[in-house]
Amino acid sequence: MDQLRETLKVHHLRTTTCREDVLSTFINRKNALSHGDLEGELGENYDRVTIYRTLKTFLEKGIIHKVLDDEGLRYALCSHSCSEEKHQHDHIHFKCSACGETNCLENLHIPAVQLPEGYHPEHFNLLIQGVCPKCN
Amino acid sequence: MDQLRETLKVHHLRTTTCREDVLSTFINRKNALSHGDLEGELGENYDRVTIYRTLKTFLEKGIIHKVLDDEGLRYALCSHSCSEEKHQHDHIHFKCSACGETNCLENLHIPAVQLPEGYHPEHFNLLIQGVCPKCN
DNA sequence: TCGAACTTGCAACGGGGTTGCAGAATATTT
DNA sequence: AAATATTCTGCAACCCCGTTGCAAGTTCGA
Repeated sequence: MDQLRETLKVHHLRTTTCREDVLSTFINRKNALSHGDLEGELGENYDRVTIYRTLKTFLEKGIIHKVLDDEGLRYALCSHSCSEEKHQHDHIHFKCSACGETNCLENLHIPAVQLPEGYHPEHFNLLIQGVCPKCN
Repeated sequence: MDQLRETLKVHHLRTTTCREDVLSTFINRKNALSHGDLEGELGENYDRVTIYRTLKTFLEKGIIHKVLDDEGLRYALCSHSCSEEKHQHDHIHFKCSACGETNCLENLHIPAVQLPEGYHPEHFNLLIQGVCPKCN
């Protein structure tokens, strides 16, 4: 409760009920969420546009990060504190083809890759699709 | 010219000018293309819907594969012959933040990852974003 | 408690992608 | 070469995603 406000404060955001609710949904659900997921959960309380704007703000401030997907964008909490200046993510995302959930495997780092001469990598995004332990 | 028809035939597709044009655009442009790219190139000749359907058909038949991106789906040619039954891709995709082009690095394989107990991986998708040799 | 700054809801819009259907083109059979 | 079955295309319509402008409401610091 207070922790939500604290998180928002750290990132220089005003505390509003929408932001608190979106943030707590991410914390409770644990997996990566799409705008649609949030609208399903909170849509009766807030306008779609407000949810879009909340996601955009959280992204910019480093509270959440994008998760690539073959059927639409999702978002997940940044575990280590990212900031407005710098997002740092090198963990793997796993999407289950059975239950459809996408999760961050925080402990698994993306292996280093030796790129050819001239390539200057900045961000890495590895999505593995398959069956997760729950659906096994 | 004849090669286009041949490719379509191999995949049990009728030869139509739209399919020939889309296929030859992929071959000429070399990089990953979005529907919008194709519409820009061929939009005066064909309806948007036809281009969508062509992409979908090519996907199903194993002529092209999806390329994930943080700002929308793209497609690229399958180099090794994929089929309706099986798509097999383990190469890396590189997106240049300067010119915006996304390319397949066919020679670079995605390194193996040791997943925790219970995970059964099926497909891998690694996108690296940064600056490409051309924009260096 | 007041005002400046920020946030929200509403309306509207553009783009992405899909579906149904009728007409056109392709392949096949004779 | 013509007829037929099959497939493909264009059009219209539709829904979902995401954004923008603006007026009204809320937050927070002085």
